[in-house]
Amino acid sequence: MKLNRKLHIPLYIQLKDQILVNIKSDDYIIGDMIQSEQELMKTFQVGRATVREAINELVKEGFLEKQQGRGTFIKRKETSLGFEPLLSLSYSLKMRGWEHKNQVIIRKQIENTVAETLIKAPKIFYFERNRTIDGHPLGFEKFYFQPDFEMLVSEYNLENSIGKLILEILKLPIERLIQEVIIVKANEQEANLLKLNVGDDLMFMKRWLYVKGFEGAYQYYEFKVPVGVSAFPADLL
Amino acid sequence: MKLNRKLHIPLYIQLKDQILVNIKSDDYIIGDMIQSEQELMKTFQVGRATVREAINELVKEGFLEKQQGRGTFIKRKETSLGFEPLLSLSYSLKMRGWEHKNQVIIRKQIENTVAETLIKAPKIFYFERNRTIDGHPLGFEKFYFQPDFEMLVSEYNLENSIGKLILEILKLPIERLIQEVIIVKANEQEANLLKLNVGDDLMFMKRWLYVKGFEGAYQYYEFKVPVGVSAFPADLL
DNA sequence: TAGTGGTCTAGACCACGGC
DNA sequence: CCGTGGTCTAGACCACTAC
Repeated sequence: MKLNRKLHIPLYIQLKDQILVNIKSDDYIIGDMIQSEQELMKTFQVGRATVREAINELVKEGFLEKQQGRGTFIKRKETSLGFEPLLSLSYSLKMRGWEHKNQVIIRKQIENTVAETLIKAPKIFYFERNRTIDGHPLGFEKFYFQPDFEMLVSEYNLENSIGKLILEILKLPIERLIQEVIIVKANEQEANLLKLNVGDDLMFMKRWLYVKGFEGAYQYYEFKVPVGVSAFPADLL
Repeated sequence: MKLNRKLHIPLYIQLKDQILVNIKSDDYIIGDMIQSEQELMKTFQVGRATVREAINELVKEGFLEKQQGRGTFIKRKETSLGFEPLLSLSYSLKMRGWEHKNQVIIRKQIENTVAETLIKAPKIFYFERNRTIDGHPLGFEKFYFQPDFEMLVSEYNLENSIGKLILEILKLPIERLIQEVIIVKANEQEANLLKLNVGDDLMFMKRWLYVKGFEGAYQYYEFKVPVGVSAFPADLL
């Protein structure tokens, strides 16, 4: 297989398109390993930098996933515009190249006494998470779910992306999503948790998720994050 | 200036952090050009691949912007979590490495007869845009603004990012944002515009933006996009 | 024309994962 | 141990921008 060096299209773009054709063919399924960098170099008669450039583009676009010491794997065959950017902060952060951690601090069934959830069930599955980047507090979240959700996720680590869980693993059929963001002032507890001063601005996000087959909301979500929080505090550099 | 080669921290990460320190110092302001790749190679005694890796990371994270033939420029000194991912589809698409175009098809003042806008003004500034990726229809948008907005943006090309305009250029003080997404079926007109079949699923997003000093909404926004629209249609490959 | 970033090669050694 | 991707070098030529 050869690429056209007379074209003024960069080799790594041509190679990227070739790889894309391959991974979209029926011969491959999601999770399959693609050719190694060495093999691609031989197959297409190009240098390693070219191969890596092509692969990195496809990783950035979500088609491939690299694992050091193992190989490069097909992550998805079609990239679609969906709920990901709306539902997953992890997704948005990852897109910016930021790694972060979520720590679950509370997890339990509670009585449904929180009217704002709009969930129609006597009991609710509830958990709270702290989010950090490089150990610095980013914000904290409260999740309220239909009680059946606890069963669905019994084997899932709730410190991972909940957006990914809902969209990619459970593939819940979302019918409706409502999101509200307002600016509020930090109270004492919030100021402590997020290492701010009382009265500092917080972005307060509320989200209601409606899933097919459920009356009322399926999930209610709250997230508070300082406005303009720096992901790379000067003292880390 | 030298980097520590005994550390097990990659050189390009060390270099990236060094550049970041420089960017954030008071000697530089946003828009300034940083050292060229050649200069960085000399200054830090590293190869070009290392320099480019470091710079690419910072571009991905939004700190720098490269311009072929000119240089590399400071885009921002602090990266913050804000409304960008919520307000700007362009932003999300760019983060995925996708380039796209917005075409304004209607632009005019209209009577405020659309109750859903929640804008309190007798007249409204209105425009519609078609969004495409590689010439393929992605979705279309309707914008309703407080009439004063038309004056503010008289010199701005409305085919560029409206989210960027609101957040970075006008710096409108957002107080509240409400967003609703539902799944609807495409009607005939929508099917034609988006090259779909009547009855296909559409994501229908509505957004209300409240800005300090304005009673009622400042902006109302509608966006319809096919669910699972492929950004890289097979026939392009 | 000079200087910038964009692309590309051929090579090297390292770190990680699985056998 | 071997094969994978991760990092890095020293060079080359091209494409674009500004003067």
